[in-house]
Amino acid sequence: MKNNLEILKRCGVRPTPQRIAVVKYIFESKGHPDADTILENVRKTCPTISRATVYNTLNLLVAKGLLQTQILKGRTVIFDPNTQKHHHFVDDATGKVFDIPWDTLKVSQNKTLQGFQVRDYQVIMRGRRES
Amino acid sequence: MKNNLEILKRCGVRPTPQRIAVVKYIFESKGHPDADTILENVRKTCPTISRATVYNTLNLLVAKGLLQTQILKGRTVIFDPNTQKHHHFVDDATGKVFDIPWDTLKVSQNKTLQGFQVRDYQVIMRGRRES
DNA sequence: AATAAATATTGACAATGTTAAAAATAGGAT
DNA sequence: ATCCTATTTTTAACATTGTCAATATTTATT
Repeated sequence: MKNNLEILKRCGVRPTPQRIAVVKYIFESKGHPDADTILENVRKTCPTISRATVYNTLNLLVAKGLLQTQILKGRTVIFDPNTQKHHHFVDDATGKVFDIPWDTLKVSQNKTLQGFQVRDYQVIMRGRRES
Repeated sequence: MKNNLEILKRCGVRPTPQRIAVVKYIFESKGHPDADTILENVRKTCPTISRATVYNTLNLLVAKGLLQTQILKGRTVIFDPNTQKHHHFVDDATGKVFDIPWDTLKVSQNKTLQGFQVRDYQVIMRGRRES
């Protein structure tokens, strides 16, 4: 496990206790938490942290490229510490999000997409998670 | 252009003026409007319609399978009158959403997806719309 | 017309996120 | 160490998007 403090320093963000706590939770939970889940959990170790600070920190981390955002369940933003290319699977029953490795799927073009310059893409799958 | 009134009758929904106005806007605009855009535009011909009625109608149409919802730009739900399988392209600059015909792309599996029973999937592309 | 059922409206509420202003904190110069 | 400044955090208000319950209205049935 890499030092969370280092992560912040390396991208030129002052490593305040609040920020360290947020980073620690996100990078150690390895899930796809939304802002409220992050707030709740970070408050266990840093009880005074405010809603606004959590949002500020998350948006900062996104701007620095340490997190990606996704909207996959309902209308709430989730924060994804996996910044490598990957696809997603959303469980119908629970809404839980799973990362699908990039090389699991291959997307090929049958017909040319005239007039569209694709910068990025992903496959979003939905269904039942078994077992 | 199919009769909007018929659309409602055929799926057993009483065709009130409000519902007709909503259906008319969505199926004739052929875009991917969000609820507020729909509300604004429907009010041009049906000025008394309320926010709640628009939402009620939209949710009803979704339940009847006449519309699909997508969340592709920001956190707002858009309503898509195209209920056939298709992919989406989102323009980075404008946020405008384009339908991509299903057979334009082919998604194949390199590795088996153990433990995931896929009910549905789509490719979401982002980039620049040219010309 | 009288009644019952379905629908529309209003206004309050909830969830998620942003913002501005004040308070707290840290870093640097002296 | 102390003061000054810039950054960060907090608080509280606000914005957006959507839902809900109560009331009013319209429609259908008799």
